[in-house]
Amino acid sequence: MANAWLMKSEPSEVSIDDALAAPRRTVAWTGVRNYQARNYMRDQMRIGDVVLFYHSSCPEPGIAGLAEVVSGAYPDPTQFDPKSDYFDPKASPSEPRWLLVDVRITKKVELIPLAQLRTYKELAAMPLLARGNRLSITPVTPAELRFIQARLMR
DNA sequence: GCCAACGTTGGC
DNA sequence: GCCAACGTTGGC
Repeated sequence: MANAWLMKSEPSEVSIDDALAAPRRTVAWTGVRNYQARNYMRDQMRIGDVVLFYHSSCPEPGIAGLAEVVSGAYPDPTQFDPKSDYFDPKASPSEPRWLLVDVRITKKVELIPLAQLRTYKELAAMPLLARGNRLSITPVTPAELRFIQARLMR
């Protein structure tokens, strides 16, 4: 049974249209610099898991599409690049600190705004909606995924 | 631009 | 190991 995840991306960095335009509609999910989010990718994500692609830190935050995990976790190359915003001087190729997975877009949808997500009691337990949540990767329960796919996506 | 909430850092 | 200070996230 595949798990499901909500993954935040700032559209000014990688929007769903950027991901759709990428080769094989696949992007490497660079830039995660939070241990809990890293551990989800390392320990719990599997190829085939469903991803809700979420736009954050933008004029219209919300779910922009569906995607799937298409690789296992592997070192995020940006941690080794001194010119990258995501450079981590404490990481080295022999001792990488940060991981990523490859994500392939399966479907772009009409944006489901954050404000709309907040209106459904079925989704009230989503970590995304919790006060003060900042985690960029959060689990989605099967019931939440079904609700979103059946009621909100077209 | 503001600011609440949170994670990380580093002095002790 | 504690915890205050600091930096970041992200909605508004």
